[in-house]
Amino acid sequence: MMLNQLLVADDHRTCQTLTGITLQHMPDVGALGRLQHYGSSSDIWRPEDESDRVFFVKRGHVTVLFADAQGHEIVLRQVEADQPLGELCFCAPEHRLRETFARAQVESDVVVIKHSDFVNYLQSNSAALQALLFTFCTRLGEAERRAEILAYRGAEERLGRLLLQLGEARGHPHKATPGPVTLHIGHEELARTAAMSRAHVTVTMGKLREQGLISYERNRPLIVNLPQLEAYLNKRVA
Amino acid sequence: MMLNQLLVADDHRTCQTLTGITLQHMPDVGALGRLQHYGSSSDIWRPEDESDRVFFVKRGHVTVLFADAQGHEIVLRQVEADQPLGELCFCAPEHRLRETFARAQVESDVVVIKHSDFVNYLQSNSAALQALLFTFCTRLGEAERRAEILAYRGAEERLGRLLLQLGEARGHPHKATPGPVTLHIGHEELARTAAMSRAHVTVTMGKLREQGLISYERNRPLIVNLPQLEAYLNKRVA
DNA sequence: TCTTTGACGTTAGCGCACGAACATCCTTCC
DNA sequence: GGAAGGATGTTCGTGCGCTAACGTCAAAGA
Repeated sequence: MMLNQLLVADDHRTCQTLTGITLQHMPDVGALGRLQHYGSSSDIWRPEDESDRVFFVKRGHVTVLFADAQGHEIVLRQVEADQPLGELCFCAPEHRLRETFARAQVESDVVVIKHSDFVNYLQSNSAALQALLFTFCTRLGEAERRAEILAYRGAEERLGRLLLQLGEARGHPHKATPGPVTLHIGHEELARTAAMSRAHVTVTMGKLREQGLISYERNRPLIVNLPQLEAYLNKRVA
Repeated sequence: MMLNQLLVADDHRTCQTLTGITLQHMPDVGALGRLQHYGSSSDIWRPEDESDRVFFVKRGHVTVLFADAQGHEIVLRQVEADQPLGELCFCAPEHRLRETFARAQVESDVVVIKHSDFVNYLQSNSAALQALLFTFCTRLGEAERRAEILAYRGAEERLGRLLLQLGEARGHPHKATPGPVTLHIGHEELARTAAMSRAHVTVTMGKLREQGLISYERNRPLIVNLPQLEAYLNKRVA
């Protein structure tokens, strides 16, 4: 398939191929890489590991996080099944270290591929190469948006805009009801993602809930009303 | 040139080609894109513009920034001469808006290329394609590090680690003296990059200067002693 | 030389987010 | 059914960073 067919979107038939790289772009396990099992809360890589390999989550859920000097953990990204992981090894595969943690949130199966093997595969598969480029572009956009969110100083702003981003990226829309989406995330993890204390997350979430912008209960999924929340956050300007 | 020759670094002869995409990868202006002049402090794009084109800085210096709801500006990235700009258009070129500002810091000449033209060029130039991939990878790493920095709550930590990143990325090393590097940046811009107030930046910089970790004076370049600063920041853990 | 401009320095008061500690409620496992 | 663990709720004191305002100093232009 030609590159411009994949990347230029004015051809409607190819819209569906405008997607990031997934396990579907890869050959069967065994032909390239090996399958590795990780128990819940086990580390796939640690800060001092070399970034000389790339991963694909076959089953489960992985979190990429950073531990600051005080030991507080900051969630950088969530990686779901079929998604790639550790793609930063393309920057300088020689002697670059990870500097971050990748941790299996639940029991997970992960395909591990050596960087050089992956590069050889990309050489012969231009569709995979373009999909990888798209993945990088998407993740760069998400990372810059994370930076924007963390730049907000107020709790309502920071947490509210984080909920907006999470809702747009990972929220499950309700059937035939545009607006509210469902998220499976607890206050503890929101705190690690927004760089706030868990207690303050609970207080701030309570305020947003009182205003009807979100709804949640103990051990129940979180429902975010995206349009209302966005309008509320933009209204606070005046 | 073959893809694995460029991306695999165990061949020392190709180390120099392990670089991001620059103007040198592109054909002459006129064959692809057009040259546009921007005065100091003029905008190359605004939040409501479509992201349907990619840019290269030919001369000058461009800042990508984000304006929060209160009008405070947050610097996302600095783009120097020869570097690309606006590469996020690869995510969804159709109807995505920029959401950010790109502003010429000084008088700048910028090559403007339509996204579809750029894609066509990449199709016939695999070296440029790989270089673009490398650029994305590098910028993703930088963006995640920006997020880490903004997640720090204390002023000394946030500003100190920002200085470390800036020094490693853009600092000019001193001849035959490893350690100190020179940066050309003022307190005002540091404040916009670290999401702090200018006054607080001045106070915090004063403390770092008293400790001998950095040195600067009015209208003089900033000198950061990278190893000492890093040791200081990591020592504060205990 | 005088003024203007921009960059750095300083202070006071205030609001907010954090840490710590404890309370409440639900779920799961024994 | 009881116990243990996890998740959410609540409060208080403290520290820190923001806003605002003003001061100081050097370079550039008239």
